[in-house]
Amino acid sequence: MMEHDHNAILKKVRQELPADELLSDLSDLFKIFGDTTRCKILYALFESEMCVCAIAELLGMTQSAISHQLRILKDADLVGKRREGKTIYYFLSDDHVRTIIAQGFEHLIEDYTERE
Amino acid sequence: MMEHDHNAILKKVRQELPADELLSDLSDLFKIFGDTTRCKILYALFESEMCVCAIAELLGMTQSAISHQLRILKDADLVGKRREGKTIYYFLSDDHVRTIIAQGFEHLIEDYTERE
DNA sequence: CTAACATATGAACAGTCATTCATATGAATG
DNA sequence: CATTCATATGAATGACTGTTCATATGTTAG
Repeated sequence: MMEHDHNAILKKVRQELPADELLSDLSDLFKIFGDTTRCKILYALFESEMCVCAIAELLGMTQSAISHQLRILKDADLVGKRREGKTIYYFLSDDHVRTIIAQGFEHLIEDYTERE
Repeated sequence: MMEHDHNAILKKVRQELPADELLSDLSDLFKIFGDTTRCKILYALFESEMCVCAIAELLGMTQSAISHQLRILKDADLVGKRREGKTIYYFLSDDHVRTIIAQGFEHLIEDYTERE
């Protein structure tokens, strides 16, 4: 294996390839979007901030499961939280989340329409 | 749990929430980006099409490992391939891939600059 | 201070997934 | 047509991850 020559291409690509750490952070970010529950939560928060138990009811899932996922989203700074008495409201932290998901959707939709 | 009232919000969000299947497809798409190896491959293909063994050498990984990942990327229509004799060249299938990754990077970079 | 509610968290389990190893396919060359 | 090179693939394995269960933390009301 690897007997024919492609050193020219390798050299060029190596120059442009971002650092390992950055690419690792990037895939970590996408990893977060790569779960249905988390996508649903994020999408729900598009519309309005929500407390944990409302999200749980919306998705038909345990409060615990939602809490665990919210923690992941919070650690990644994708959502923020705000306390109001006993309840804690979560919200999208910035608009990049919207753009990233919107872009993903655009890709999907193009796929769907191409199939027809 | 779930004793206080948030029916109004739930009703509103339920209307706007995309179908389960679509959200599932969306997270499946992001799942593909959520792996360092695949991110690296995609990023490498930004620059130029590449054959399997060149990618393997670039990333310092087994040809087999790369082949497996390329299959996943191909199944998701994120890359295409082209045969030229014994070697097979892979390339990005469309520009959405670029945009999605670029958007992810933008989010990361904003995070980095905010920290200073 | 105690009871009730809202959320968080740790441990455990089950399912998923990326890599490796061995091997198979497929193309070109002599 | 046998050998070599380029790639593909199936099975196995180890690591990771999402959910559940039990329980802890923190807040408000009485």
